[in-house]
Amino acid sequence: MTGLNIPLRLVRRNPGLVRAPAAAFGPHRAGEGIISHGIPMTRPDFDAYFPTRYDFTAAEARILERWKAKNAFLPRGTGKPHVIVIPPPNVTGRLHMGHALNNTIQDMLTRFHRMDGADALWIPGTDHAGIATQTVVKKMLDAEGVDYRALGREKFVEKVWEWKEKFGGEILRQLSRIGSSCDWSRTRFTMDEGLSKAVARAFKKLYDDGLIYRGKRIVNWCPVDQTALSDDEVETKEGGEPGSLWHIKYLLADGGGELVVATTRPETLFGDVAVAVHPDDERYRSLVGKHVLLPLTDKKIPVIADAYVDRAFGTGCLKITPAHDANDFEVGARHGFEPVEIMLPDARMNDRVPERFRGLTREKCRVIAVAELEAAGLLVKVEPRMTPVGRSYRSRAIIEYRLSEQWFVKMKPLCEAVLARRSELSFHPARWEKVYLHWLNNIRDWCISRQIWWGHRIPAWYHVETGEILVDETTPARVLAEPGKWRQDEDVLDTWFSSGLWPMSTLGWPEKGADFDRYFPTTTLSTAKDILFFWVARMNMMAVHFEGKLPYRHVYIHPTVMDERGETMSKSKGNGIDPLHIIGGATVEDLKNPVLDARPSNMKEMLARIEKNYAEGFPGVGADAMRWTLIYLCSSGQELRVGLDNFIDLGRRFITKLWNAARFITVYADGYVGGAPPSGAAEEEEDRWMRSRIDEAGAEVRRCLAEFDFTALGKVYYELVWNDFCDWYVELCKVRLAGGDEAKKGAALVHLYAAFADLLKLLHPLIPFVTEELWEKLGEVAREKGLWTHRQGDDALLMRSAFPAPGASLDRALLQRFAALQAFTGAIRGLRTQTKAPDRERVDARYKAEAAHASVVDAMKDRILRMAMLSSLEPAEAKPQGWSSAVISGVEIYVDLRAFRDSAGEKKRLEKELEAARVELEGLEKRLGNPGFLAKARPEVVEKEKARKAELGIQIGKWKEALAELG
RNA sequence: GGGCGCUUAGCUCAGUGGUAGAGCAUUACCUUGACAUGGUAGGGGUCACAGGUUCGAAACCUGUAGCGCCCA
Repeated sequence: MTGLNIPLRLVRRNPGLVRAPAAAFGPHRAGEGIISHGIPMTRPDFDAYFPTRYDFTAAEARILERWKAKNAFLPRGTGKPHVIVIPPPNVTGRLHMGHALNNTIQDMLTRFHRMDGADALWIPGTDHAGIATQTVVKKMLDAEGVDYRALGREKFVEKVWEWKEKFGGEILRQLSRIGSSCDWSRTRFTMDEGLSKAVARAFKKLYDDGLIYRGKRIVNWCPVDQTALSDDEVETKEGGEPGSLWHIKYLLADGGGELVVATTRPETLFGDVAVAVHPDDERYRSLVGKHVLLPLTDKKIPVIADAYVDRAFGTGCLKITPAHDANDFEVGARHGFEPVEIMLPDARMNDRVPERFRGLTREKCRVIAVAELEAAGLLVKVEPRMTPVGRSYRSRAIIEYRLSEQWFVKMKPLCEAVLARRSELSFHPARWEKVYLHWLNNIRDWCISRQIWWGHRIPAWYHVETGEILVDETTPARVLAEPGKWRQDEDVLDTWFSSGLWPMSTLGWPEKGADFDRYFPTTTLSTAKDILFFWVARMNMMAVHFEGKLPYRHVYIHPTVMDERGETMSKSKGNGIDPLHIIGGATVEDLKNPVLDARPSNMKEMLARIEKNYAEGFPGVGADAMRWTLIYLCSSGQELRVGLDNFIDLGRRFITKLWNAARFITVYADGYVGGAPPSGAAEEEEDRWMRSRIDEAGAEVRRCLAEFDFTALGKVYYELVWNDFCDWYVELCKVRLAGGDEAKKGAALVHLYAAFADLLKLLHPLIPFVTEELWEKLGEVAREKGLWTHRQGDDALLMRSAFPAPGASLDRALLQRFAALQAFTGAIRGLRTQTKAPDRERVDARYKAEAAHASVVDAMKDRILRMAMLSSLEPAEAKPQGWSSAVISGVEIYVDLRAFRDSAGEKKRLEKELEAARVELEGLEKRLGNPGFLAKARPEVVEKEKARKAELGIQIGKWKEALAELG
């Protein structure tokens, strides 16, 4: 119905009603455009000045410039510090949806606290990402025909720096484009001089404290990148990957039979040092101590007993390959075997295997070994089986287990120190603390050396003759004195080692200084769950060890962004959504390319879907709409599902609605000719109500941001803007705007502007661009007309103006009165729709209520008349014959819809309602008849139920009457 | 195997003890109207299942099933 959108006789687009020449409307309007029906407009081309859609493309670039020109992102230096250090994105990285979400959150928090008077600092930067960056540059050199090894370490590192200078800042530029209000002057990089110093200091100190050691261990080895990886950098697919279990005969050396060994890795048999059985295994007890012939070789190896063996696995006989399996390494060590390494760093076979296998890849070696075993009659059977397979999270290559000399951090003491401070850290959502604690309590030492060139070189020197080790922050004097006698460790540190120092090093640690004193520890860390261990826990350890405090008070873990079908977005699936496409738009080719690159199994289907839904490409919705969508969908669950459509349906729609609300005010302000209203312009009840709602919502926004409750935040904003401001306040204001009284009109505009300005402030942290744009744009007309009274004293930039303080305008009684108005109006609208009364038809209404309620209705009468499209609303003693009725919290409403009634339809509806009411009443009676309920339930609950019962009773009576009338 | 979660309307998800909500989708009606990217009103749910605690359970406890993530 049009009850909410009453014609205001303001014509814009109807070609039949052309604008009259300006001269026709009197001399004071000379040169100005006029719109028909006597509403003059100051701007002759209003539609061009304020189109119905927001052009974010031009606005976002312009606003970004304005913010930067005014240094609006710098901390103000006074007030309570609010500090966030960005989780440094990989310097080779491109913005993905996870970044977009996480940085929207950080920006929102930063912008809110900045507006609220805090000394808000958000430090940006990037991570040197050792393996990833080295790979990128290696590939680039490959393409140029340059072998990086031939180039040598020094030259290669130079090349990486060149690459970084040229391309490395891309992701930060992308972050800037989504509105991130980082203090860009403090941008840091983990390989910067200061941050490198921090790494050296930390290494030296941990070494001196006995928390870093060097040892020969089995490590996870990536044969592609040829480096060790920490346990966390190895990923195993749930349920394993398709593989086989080979059952192989190992003949007893004395010719007295055989053992059958089951293995998933037959190619490693050349590294076997023994066959193990369980000591209690009756089947094999007699064989322990005997020797078997290692197949395909001329070696003999012993049969040993070890409780590690799982009797139920395979045949219960386990080949022991200490150099290529961490568990076998332990078993081998227990029995005093020397490990036999059989592979080169790239996982090809070395010269400890029979000649014909040397130089083969492990995969090829497996094929040939199996074939030879079969030919020799030693292969009993092959069982297909899901096998646990570790893969490098960087290269995706299958991990090899390799025995090598590596540096480790002793984790236990560091964990304990962090655990002792668990009460000083809050996780949001809180359940992540359990995950974090579980990990801290089950941790193993951290392998920190990496056999690559790009990174912080380990500050350790070895004496070439004595093997003595020196560790220092810079090259030690003894090394300088005798450079020929010493060589520095070739390895670099795990990138996470420097990331672990990030909140400290970005603020000047170890030198410290003013920034460190003022801003450390920081306030909040917002990050993804997959780096809770990699990064968060390690930052905590470093800060506690070096500074005796945790590096932040709050850790917020955001949900993982998934595609619309609930799958993680990844390059290899081709299902990622590029934030820049969302912001700026994409052609259909842009959308298809990631799928074509990935070539997933459902490629055809995905391409067809894109063709079908986005034949014209994706339109692009701007940064604000993207931010809005992500936060609106951001639940406390661990997933956030989003598809392209959401950005249009949720984000763009909301931004457009807000834009048009501003346009509405501007349309009337532009046509306003009453001159500046006096200060304290007459306030109507709806003005006070709107202020009250803004106040209430503002407090909610504060709560949501303080508690990281983004689910609720989206709803708070949505209801305030859409339901309260647009659906009710704007509609109620139309009475004054459409009337001929310029004073009332001026007053309404002043209050509309004031309310809208507060909306903009409340919304700014989430949708900074459009709010800043509207702040500016609204001011233009408002200032011309002298209607911008509320803005005095505010900063010229919205982003630097003050966030509304809560409490001043909250009037709960008024909010209740309005709720009654809304319920009353809703009841009448419902009756109208049910009887199919035409929307434009005004009808008569009566009501019956106790004095208290009646006075509310009376006070709201004009508003109800308007919002429910009534021609009259008066008290009555009883329902006039034939009228429709409804009951709302003790008030009976009668509406004259006789002209529109559809008796059959109404009868059906009433019967249905009656039945539902009977069921509810039955439940209520049962409850109220229960002595336990009356005795134990809280009194207000009992009262509520009694009231409901009474109301329901009346309602049922009314419906019965109505039914009787219908016959 | 261990840990952490999830299961609520067609879809995506809110909902911390008082009897079921939002957005989208859907149905009907409504364009001189700030916005049809709009408005109004409907329809739609045994809250996975089974026990228990309680006057009262979607919510708390126990178990079962299914799904997801992390660790080994």
